[in-house]
Amino acid sequence: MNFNTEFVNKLRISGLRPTKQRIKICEILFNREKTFHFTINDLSKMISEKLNEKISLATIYNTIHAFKKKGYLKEISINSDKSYFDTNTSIHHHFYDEDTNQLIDCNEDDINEVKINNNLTGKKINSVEVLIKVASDNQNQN
Amino acid sequence: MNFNTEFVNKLRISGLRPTKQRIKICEILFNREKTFHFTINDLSKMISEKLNEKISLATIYNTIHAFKKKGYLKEISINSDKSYFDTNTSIHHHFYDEDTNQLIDCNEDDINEVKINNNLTGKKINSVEVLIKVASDNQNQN
DNA sequence: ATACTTATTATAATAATTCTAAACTATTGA
DNA sequence: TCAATAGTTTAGAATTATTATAATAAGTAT
Ligand SMILES: [Mn+2]
Ligand SMILES: [Mn+2]
Ligand SMILES: [Zn+2]
Ligand SMILES: [Zn+2]
Repeated sequence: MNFNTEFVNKLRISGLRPTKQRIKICEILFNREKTFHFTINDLSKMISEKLNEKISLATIYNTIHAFKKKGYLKEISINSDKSYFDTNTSIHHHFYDEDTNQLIDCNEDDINEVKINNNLTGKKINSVEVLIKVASDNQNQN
Repeated sequence: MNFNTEFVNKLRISGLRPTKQRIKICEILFNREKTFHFTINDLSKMISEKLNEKISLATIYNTIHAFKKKGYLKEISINSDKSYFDTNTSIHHHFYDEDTNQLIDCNEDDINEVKINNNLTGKKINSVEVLIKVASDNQNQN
């Protein structure tokens, strides 16, 4: 058998049925060395490039949200256009290049530890995320 | 005359024609003591409550984006659902209450200064924003 | 196998946002 | 003064992003 059994097992363990749609999406997202960022549209294109039979957009949304709920993906909101998803699920911060619309992980030591001195009472902190928006030096504010 | 002349002047100075739609939106957004956060939908509701004649949603978008471009508003992306706008245009960080979907400004001393040690070469930092997601203590992860 | 239950898919519907043609406003030059 | 014209703004129409739900498929029990 091929290495798909790995994904089949992971899906089963997570309580998700290992459908062919989900296995295909696993292969595209997780069968690689480095983590990466993508939009639903990016993923949709990757799927149609690598696959003859199509997966519906709604199924892609369903699958990505299921994976997010299980903790295999993080969602990152940068602007109102669309959501970015991240296969790096560790707590980390981001640079966002406003020229190229590229999202780039911060390294461990690119940024000081962010300390919250005073929290809202009765509330628990779920995440602390820093977003650094950058652009090329020549100013083009129109 | 009424205090509308203040907004008329500000609009003129900004190179924006003081239309009745824009003046109305100015009154709702800026004629108050404290800054606040709102969505386009929130604003749309406020307008239809306070006004007999309606302003088209597209015009609300146009106006808000024009004000943002002029620096009178900031846009904040929290989730993929919708954009939040902020009449507090200073650099500041946010708490986001995931139970109530409320966005709350951090105080000056709620959070340590965020220092960027290492930036992308050839790029200028436009903003550094921290988002702290909070929720009630009793865990309800479904 | 077959019936039954529950999860999943994907079409259809909705919500958020943007496009663009028509309406309006300001400027120019007789 | 007041067309003609150029530029701006509005808002209905179109598009894009996302979600709801009816149909389908997968798992479970008999
Ligand atoms: Mn925007
Ligand atoms: Mn979402
Ligand atoms: Zn990342
Ligand atoms: Zn704020």
